[in-house]
Amino acid sequence: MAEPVTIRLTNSRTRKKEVFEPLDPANVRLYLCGPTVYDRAHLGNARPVIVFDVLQRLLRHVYGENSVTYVRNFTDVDDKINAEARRRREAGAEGTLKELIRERTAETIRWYHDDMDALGAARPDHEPRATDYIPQMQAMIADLIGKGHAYEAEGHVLFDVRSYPAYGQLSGRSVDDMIAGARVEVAPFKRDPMDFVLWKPSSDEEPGWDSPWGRGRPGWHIECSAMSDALLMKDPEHDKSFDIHGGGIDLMFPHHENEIAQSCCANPDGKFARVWLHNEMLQVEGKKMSKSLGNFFTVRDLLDQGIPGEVIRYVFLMTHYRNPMDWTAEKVREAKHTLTKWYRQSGLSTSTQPYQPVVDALVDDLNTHEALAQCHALSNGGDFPALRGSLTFLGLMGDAIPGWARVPGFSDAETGVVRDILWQRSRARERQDYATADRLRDGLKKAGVIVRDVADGEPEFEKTPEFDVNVLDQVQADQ
RNA sequence: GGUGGGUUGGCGGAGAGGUUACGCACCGGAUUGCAAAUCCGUGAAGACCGGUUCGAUUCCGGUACCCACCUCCA
Repeated sequence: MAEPVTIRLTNSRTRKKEVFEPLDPANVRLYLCGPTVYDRAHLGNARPVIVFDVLQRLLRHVYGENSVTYVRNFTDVDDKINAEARRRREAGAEGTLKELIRERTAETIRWYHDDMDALGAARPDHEPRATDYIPQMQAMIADLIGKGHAYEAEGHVLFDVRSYPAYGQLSGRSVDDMIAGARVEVAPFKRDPMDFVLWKPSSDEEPGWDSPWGRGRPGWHIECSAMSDALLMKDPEHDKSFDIHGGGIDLMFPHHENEIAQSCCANPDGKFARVWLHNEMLQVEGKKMSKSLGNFFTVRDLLDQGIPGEVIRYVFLMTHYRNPMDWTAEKVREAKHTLTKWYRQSGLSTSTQPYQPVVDALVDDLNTHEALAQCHALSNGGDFPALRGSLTFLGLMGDAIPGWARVPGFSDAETGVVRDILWQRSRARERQDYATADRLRDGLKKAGVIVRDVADGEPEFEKTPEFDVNVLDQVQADQ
């Protein structure tokens, strides 16, 4: 039996780094709040996905491949989705609002999968959709009403925050402080300004389900309580608790606070999530990413610009998840440079065994930066099998070196032109006509082709982002 | 107003109360007809003010500045 590994995680609930002890080492259970599916995932959405992907890889490494249950939901009923569908209908899209919603959510889920796959994030074990768990949500709401934690008012069902004394504990706020600082208008039917919606009425054209409180739809928070209950807390032995719940730190309040209130009131004997993991936010060139600043972009935008998913992932891993992360062009350049080097070195091995210090780094509150530093050490030390195994472990490498790092992306015709120019250059060098040789080399450089002479054999060459086939043709024509 | 995070060398970014982080860039050298790549090496830090200590960038307190959240938000 191997030495038991001690994983430490910073638990937002206690604000301390704690030794992680699973409720059941044979089934470690994770829940990550997933996306509301109304549009492409922006770059910030990728952060918790990558953090949890690293976490689940680590847990599977420590507890066994099949000893982890990872759940990440899709929120497919939400006012933003309705608004997006209305916008499309007004723009001339065919179909009813409900049809447009169904199309949009299905399309967005496909995009989300494509984009997160590209970042090397493994699919969770379960990806429940909110609309598949309406009966469970209704049952939980009815239960909360029955226990005196929720009340009905004007077609809505509201959670009564005053009925749950621990409300605000996760985010370190008191109900009174929050009311004092509140800036929003409060619906008149709320008993307390902080009470939040569990169920709300739907118009005829909006998605809605029949319920004891009239036709309506769930509030945002109840889905996570209902789905984590259904998928992670079936086992009565473990007192209605599971191991780790996570998301962006902006979800801590109100979303996670409300989930705790709902779940702990519905299951007073359980602890709901024992460990809460929150990632800090993303910035772009030192500023918040926002549409108004013009620095807003999606994962797909970056992939379309030719930034490989592995490079994006590497940039995320450079920063510890609990620190604000700055996305910069400089980091992209550095990540690409480093990964290209590592991939070339890794090609010499097929190992899948990670270097123990890399594992040790992750064990300490997912210190991904330290893990990368250890990879640098392997690279510099020439331990390529351990490097390859570690890159695989970190999700930076699959079965093969990514195409972008391996093969220059030239078409056959372009390759022919480059080879022709290189042949002319080598002829010039043979006759010691270095002026011509240098002119050809500079011409290739100007066209965006980097040439590397090798000790024996054909020179290697690769494309840069500045590649211009017209300039290349000109260089050839000038001969 | 409330809550949380940050501030380290040119840039990015860690750990550790006393010993080189690391990467990128730069500089010097080797190698190369040139270029690229590679290798060797040097230098450079800890926002500010106090406190604890033999000794703090690392612990404690305060100040300043930046960011986020408190309203849908990863």
